[in-house]
Amino acid sequence: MNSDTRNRILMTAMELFWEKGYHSTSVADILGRSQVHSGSLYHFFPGKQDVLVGVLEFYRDGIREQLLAPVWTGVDDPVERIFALLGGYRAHLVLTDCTYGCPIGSLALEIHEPDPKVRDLLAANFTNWSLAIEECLDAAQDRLGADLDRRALAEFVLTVMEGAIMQARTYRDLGYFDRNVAVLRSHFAMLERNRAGSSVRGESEDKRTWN
Amino acid sequence: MNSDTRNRILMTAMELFWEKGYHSTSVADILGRSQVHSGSLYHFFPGKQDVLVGVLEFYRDGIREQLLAPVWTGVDDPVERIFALLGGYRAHLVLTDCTYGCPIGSLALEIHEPDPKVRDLLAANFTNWSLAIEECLDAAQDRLGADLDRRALAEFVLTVMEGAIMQARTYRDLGYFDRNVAVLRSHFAMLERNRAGSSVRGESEDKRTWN
DNA sequence: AATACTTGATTGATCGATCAACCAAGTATT
DNA sequence: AATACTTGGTTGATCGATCAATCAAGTATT
Repeated sequence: MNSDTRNRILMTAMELFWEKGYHSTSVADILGRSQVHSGSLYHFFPGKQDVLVGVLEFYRDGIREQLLAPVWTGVDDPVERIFALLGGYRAHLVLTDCTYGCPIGSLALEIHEPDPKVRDLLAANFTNWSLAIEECLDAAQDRLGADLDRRALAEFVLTVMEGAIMQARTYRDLGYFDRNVAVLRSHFAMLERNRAGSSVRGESEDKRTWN
Repeated sequence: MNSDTRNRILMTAMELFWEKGYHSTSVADILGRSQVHSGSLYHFFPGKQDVLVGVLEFYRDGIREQLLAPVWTGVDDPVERIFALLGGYRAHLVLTDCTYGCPIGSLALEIHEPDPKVRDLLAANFTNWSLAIEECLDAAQDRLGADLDRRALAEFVLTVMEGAIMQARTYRDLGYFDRNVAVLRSHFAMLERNRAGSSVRGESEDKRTWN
């Protein structure tokens, strides 16, 4: 099992999907940049979509080591870890002149009729990401309040990350990212200040607003 | 100038871009569904991308009447208007079995090398949307605090909308939308409670009934 | 008659995918 | 130890479909 070729395909596809998106990346693009021949690619992958599956699996399996570990070394405070992660995305934006896009978020919005396997992998990437945030929130339970809906807030942090990048990228202006993060900061500050009753409890009391 | 054909092209393209995305929609798709012939389309539009420009201009010019007016009739409270708008998106998710995606957000993440004109229109759509939110925040200035960064919070609301839809759509689960909105609710609740110049501690308020 | 619009066949490029042939390193058989 | 056969991978020409776009000839409108 020569996985060198397979890996080269995967890494190249990862690059290209991030640069140009899934649909705008042709199989020929992948072949050209990875110096792999058509038949070899189809030897390892049944089709283009299975390359995407491989890429998404790679992202999913690398969240801890590739994404979190680099930005969390030296950061012990659980809340600061959350904002250190957001800082990591900010660094990507800086390095790419606000061209960076979250690869998962971009794919999630680009793929309109996702194969179940693809959709599950997108969801799994989101889940692992926000679970990592939730662990931080658990560790900061005493400061944020024990009755806080930590799952909801973890998903909210993911939302802010995705939305902040989306806007910064669209406007090509880091200010949009920073302002979004600043509001999230203020949210945490308020949580810490009056932690006794400001949490998100059940949704039942809010539901009447929607209908 | 027969703009019936032009409009039919525009409306059809709008539908298809929303359903399948920009790249996955072929010119032939637009021609087929709109019952327009190839030459007619290229008579009104230099190319496919210019159809996209037309669609984005249509969205931009219709935000007030098409998007806001329907969900704001009967809602006077400025803060409730914000959540009524989010409720409108929730309704779309319900109607589409959590398949709905914000057309602007999806395009913003799908188009990786945007023509300046396209990018400007995406940005203009975001700007008009968050400006409408900002007006609500201005109107609620007394309740939220005068020193609030209302622009930042308006962009934050946009972020939450986009992120909440992204997650609900990826998971095909409305709960992700609701939890995100609930956290935003709690943010507003905390803002109202801790607003500058008010004696929060003196008030004998029931913490659980802020809405 | 001039302009505006429609018709639909047609272009060349590019798309994802297939295929037979080839090859080197095992493994089994004699 | 020599031979036959399998496995896992590579090569690159080639397929039909589809892509966005073109264009000459037509009809309708003014």
